[in-house]
Amino acid sequence: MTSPKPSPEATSDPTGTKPLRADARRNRERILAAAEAVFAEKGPSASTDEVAAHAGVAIGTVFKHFPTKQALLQAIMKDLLARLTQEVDTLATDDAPGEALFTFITRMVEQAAQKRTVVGLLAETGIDLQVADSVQLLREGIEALLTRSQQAGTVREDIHLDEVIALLTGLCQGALHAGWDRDLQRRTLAIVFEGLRPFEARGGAAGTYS
Amino acid sequence: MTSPKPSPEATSDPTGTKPLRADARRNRERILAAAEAVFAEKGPSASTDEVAAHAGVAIGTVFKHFPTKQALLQAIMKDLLARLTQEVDTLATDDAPGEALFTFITRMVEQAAQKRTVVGLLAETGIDLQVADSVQLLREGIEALLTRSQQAGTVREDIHLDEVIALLTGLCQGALHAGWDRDLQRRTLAIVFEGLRPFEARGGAAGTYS
Amino acid sequence: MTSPKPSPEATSDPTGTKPLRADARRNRERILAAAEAVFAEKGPSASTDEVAAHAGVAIGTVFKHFPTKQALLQAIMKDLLARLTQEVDTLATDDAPGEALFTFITRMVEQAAQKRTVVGLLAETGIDLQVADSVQLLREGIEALLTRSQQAGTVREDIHLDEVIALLTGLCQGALHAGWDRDLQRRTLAIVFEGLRPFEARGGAAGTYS
Amino acid sequence: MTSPKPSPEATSDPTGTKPLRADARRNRERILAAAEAVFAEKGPSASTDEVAAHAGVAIGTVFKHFPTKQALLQAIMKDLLARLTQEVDTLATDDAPGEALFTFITRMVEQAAQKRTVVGLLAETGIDLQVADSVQLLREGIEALLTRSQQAGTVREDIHLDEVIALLTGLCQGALHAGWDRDLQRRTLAIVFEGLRPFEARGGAAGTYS
DNA sequence: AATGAATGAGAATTCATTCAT
DNA sequence: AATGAATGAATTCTCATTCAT
Repeated sequence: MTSPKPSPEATSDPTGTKPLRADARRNRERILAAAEAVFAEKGPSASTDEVAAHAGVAIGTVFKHFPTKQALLQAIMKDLLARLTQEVDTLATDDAPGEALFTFITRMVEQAAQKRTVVGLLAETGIDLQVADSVQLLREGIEALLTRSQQAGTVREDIHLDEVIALLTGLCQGALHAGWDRDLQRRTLAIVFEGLRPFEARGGAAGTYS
Repeated sequence: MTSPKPSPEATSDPTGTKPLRADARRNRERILAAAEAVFAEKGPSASTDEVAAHAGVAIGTVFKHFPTKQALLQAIMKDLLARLTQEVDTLATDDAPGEALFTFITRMVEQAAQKRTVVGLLAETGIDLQVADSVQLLREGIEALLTRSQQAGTVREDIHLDEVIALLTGLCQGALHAGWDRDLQRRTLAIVFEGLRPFEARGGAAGTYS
Repeated sequence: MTSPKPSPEATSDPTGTKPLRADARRNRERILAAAEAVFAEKGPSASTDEVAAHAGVAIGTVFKHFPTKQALLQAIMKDLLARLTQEVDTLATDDAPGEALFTFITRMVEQAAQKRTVVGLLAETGIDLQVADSVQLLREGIEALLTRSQQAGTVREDIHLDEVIALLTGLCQGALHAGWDRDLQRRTLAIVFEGLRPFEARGGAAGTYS
Repeated sequence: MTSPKPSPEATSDPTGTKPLRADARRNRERILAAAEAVFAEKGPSASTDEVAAHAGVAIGTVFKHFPTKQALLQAIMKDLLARLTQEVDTLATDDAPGEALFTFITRMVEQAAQKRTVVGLLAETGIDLQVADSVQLLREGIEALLTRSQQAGTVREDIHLDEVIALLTGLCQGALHAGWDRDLQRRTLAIVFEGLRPFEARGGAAGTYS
């Protein structure tokens, strides 16, 4: 429904199996939402039973939609990655090209502190197979942000996408597990942003370190 | 104290519970080593059975030495933290005060890429209970490194211990889960180090970014 | 869906948790019956596995219905106490008010010789928690019998409920563990009944001692 | 090997295997005492380890003296039965022949309230095999008390040993598990004693019922 | 004889997954 | 399609018993 373009489904599997019945689709959504909530709170070792209860469906229904727990976890990942990609794309069209990357990183770290999911899943599940293409999309979005920042002169030219993602991942993990408070998070990010800026741009707004 | 092998007991706690019999101590070491290896590979949810098998002892022996799985995990943590603290202290007496902190961070991140343990444990177990003081010791060691770096002028004065540890944690987590290769790791750290340096010291040896 | 039979559920708790599905109810009954049998024979330390096997279900099913072993034991207790209370109430409306108490005691002791359960459970479990009110109901039933016997003049006026229950408990325990035969049981009870009667009623039918 | 007297050891096994070394005998006693204490407090399911700790010896030593846990339990039983027999015999030579049986029963019930052992063991272990002869000795002692009471006219002539023991067992079990207080115990016993007395002796001192 | 470390068969409990209703 | 009961392998932990020191 929400797919803006029918798209000859070769690109990235738009859930692509079959047009589900209305109630089935509704259940699918509820299960996904419940799973995200439950796993966010209790970590990926929470039981599928609990997810079912939280979604208000029977356990069988969960397994009907997601034949294994792995599949459910991956679905959450995809979902999340898609949302992040969307957010990246939105930021890319913003009017502050020099700050978009910094903003994105900041937002992700903020969310990580609340959601075990993204990070926790990456940890447990690895980035195996199925989600690879979703990840790729996100990478491309981030790359666009990086390029624009470099063109705007707020990020050094010699920095590659890989490092940015490495930093992003690490910072999210750290924020997640160590439970950084707002202030610590801000100061930590400021250091990293400082490291990303070229000499002449040091002390820029996003990197203000007090 | 660069002695390579001053005592075979550098590994675990000299918190004198009781002088174990020779064979008991040997088994204790083997179990700890096995546990570290197994948990490093499979994460902390690996079964105690597997640890026992890897150590070549019966399951009962593992539980005799470490009465709960938690206890085993904590023992590994303590062990590891003790080793890190030792390393910090060694670095602190080195002749390159300006680089000691950078060196330490680099080494930790290198190890994290191999050992799921440190980081994985911190994630699952939290820093509860018994390990709290071990953690404190490590913090103090790192603080000393930080102070010396600041006195040597290689780290900005306005940076606090908390940010350094936050960065350290995040970087370790990232290196661990994402499996950074050598080169990526070096470049990522370089960015962070660059962010830590004062203006006038930028482009220093440890932060060389190619 | 209107149940054609009055109610096949006289056995367990009508404390409306939820109307179980037909097969679930059937299994619940089978498990309860199996548990009663197994614990009766081997005492409450018999394994839950054995109960499952005896009931012809998988171990998981037992734990689905009774989430801990304690819960299973308590369910048996409640069940049994309910049955006894019912029996007490029935006897109370009998036409031989003077003998009802004696009859009840005799029956309980007879059953005890077959069922380790009642008594064994009271021993191991204590009368903790949930069963307390079931016990209370039984006490009240027995008190009614006692009062009626006293009014009928077959039990001394100065005897209290506590002693009756103490005797009942002791006799059941004795019958249970020592495996009294029919005759020994009769003679032993006769002595106790004799002790309960007032002077003028000695040698009554129930107390005939040969 | 060096057994000084082969001794026709048929009567009742006076611990009869071999003359133990002095320290060994001492350990044996300590273990027995510890076992009695531990099992009295925690019931017969207490671990052998705990017994060893309480006795201040190593676990191996316990198994050296008592090759199985069963054997240890039986040894306690024998010990206890021997002590009871001794007590019976002492009472039998007392100057109050009419009350000796009542006194003995009263004492046993009192002790039962404190010691899980006697009764608990009888329950778990059954009276299998090994202790049979010890039991027989006690039976004979009690029979003597019964006979003397009957000759003194305080117990009915038509009462047999079996009923007395049945009552004794039941009362002990009851006292043990139900935790009777002093007063309840007295009133309960009074009822039973009343049932044992002949018509003409009712209301005797031991049976005073208030 | 004593020690106490090691053994390994259970025991209770959980949970992903299947399948009859 | 949905339900939810049943399954049974896996996991943590205990404890009687054995055996090298």
